[in-house]
Amino acid sequence: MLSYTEENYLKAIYHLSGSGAKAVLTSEIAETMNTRAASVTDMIKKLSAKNMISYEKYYGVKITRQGKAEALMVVRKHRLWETFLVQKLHFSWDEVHDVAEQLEHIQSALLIEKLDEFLEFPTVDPHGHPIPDKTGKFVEVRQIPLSDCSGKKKITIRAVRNGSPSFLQYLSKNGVYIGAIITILEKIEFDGSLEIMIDGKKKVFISREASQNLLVTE
Amino acid sequence: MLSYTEENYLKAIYHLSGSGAKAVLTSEIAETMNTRAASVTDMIKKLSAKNMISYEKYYGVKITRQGKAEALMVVRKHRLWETFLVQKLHFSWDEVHDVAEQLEHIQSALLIEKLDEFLEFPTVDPHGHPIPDKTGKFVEVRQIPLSDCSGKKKITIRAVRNGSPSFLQYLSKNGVYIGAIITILEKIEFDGSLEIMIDGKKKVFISREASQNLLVTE
DNA sequence: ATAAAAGTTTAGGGTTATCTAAAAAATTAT
DNA sequence: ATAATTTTTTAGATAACCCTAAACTTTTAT
Ligand SMILES: [Mn+2]
Ligand SMILES: [Mn+2]
Ligand SMILES: [Mn+2]
Ligand SMILES: [Mn+2]
Repeated sequence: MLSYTEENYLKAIYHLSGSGAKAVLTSEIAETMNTRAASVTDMIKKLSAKNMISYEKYYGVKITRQGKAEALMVVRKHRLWETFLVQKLHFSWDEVHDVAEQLEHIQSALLIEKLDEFLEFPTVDPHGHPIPDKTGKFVEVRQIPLSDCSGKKKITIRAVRNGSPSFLQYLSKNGVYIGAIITILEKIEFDGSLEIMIDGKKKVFISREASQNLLVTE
Repeated sequence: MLSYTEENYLKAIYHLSGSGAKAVLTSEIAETMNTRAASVTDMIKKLSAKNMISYEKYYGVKITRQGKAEALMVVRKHRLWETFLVQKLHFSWDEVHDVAEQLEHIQSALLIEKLDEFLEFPTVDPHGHPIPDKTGKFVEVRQIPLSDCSGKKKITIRAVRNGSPSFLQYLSKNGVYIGAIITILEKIEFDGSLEIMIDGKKKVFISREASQNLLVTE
């Protein structure tokens, strides 16, 4: 069984590796975990001893099949709890992350299955991120940044890339939400900002940065 | 702020002291916390330094006003979570304790207030124990063990004293639940067991041990 | 190709929470 | 009242996690 801290490291490695695809460097882990490289090296050895990652000195780590499965369960719990907080307790989407960081470590298989059922088996969390099922599978929809779109097609907002509270609040304030259907009215050459129409009734301006952090499907 | 472990010790001291009334001995704490006396002494010093308890060497500890307030918040969280697990996730009352032991340490004032609201401000948990409100107050109903009752009066089951899963399962199996209205049909002289009528329609035998662990109002 | 810079690991500590064994104090028994 | 017993505290270790500083390896620049 993994400790609270081991779970956090493993989840970070999973995300940094792009769902397990590529190797991750010590410095990248230190950066996201807000710790020193020396601490990361210590933890890498522990996770390696538990076969959660494979480690080659000076060349970073790769997550193992087993490690990926464990990481996916932490991600599942995080996203189910975020969904609970928003849908049942009426948190706003910018308030849930820190609480979910704690709740994701509660150890009880029964709890998470019952929570999943209570929420009626949601497939995405409040930020549009997929929720792995109990076997670790989730639907992958090909999403592109809004900044890569053009033309007058209907576009659906699917997820945020950066989930910082300030970005989420900015989106709420401008009426942008997961599931909204928009069209691009104009792309400003000068700064890359977009004028968009939301649900056919609300015109707003979205900065380039914002459009790069919104994932959509056309 | 208190650590996870400090919260557990403080809650144990609160319960052992009879809600803060009497002093608690090192050995009692060691017993309930499943640790050694030496570890308790260490923790006592920490909690004392944080003004949660007052400590006189060799004479045990007393919980302070501040310590009682902190302990009450942990108790509040524990009982709200147990209520959530039973009422919303359909756990049975014998399954909730260990999960609530973890959930009670989640740090988020917003979470607990929203949870309280979601549950519509319950006053007792699934075991009949009172839930302190956000200021730490709770209703104290004078309850007596069923074993102290006699006669044909209507008696209401209010709480369990011992919340062990096996006892709770025994009660469920025999149709005994919090809120049930019973009458004593017969008290067996020989072993102190009781024959009771539940809700005017079900006759069951309850051992002396069980009757001592059921708290009721007449 | 060599030197400088950047990144990683090792060495040596600090903190929290736990333990065992020994010392000290309080309680109980004679 | 003294001795035996029990309880509590202190002393000294260990494990998990994190740190700084120094050593080592890899990468980049000249
Ligand atoms: Mn999150
Ligand atoms: Mn999320
Ligand atoms: Mn409980
Ligand atoms: Mn309870």
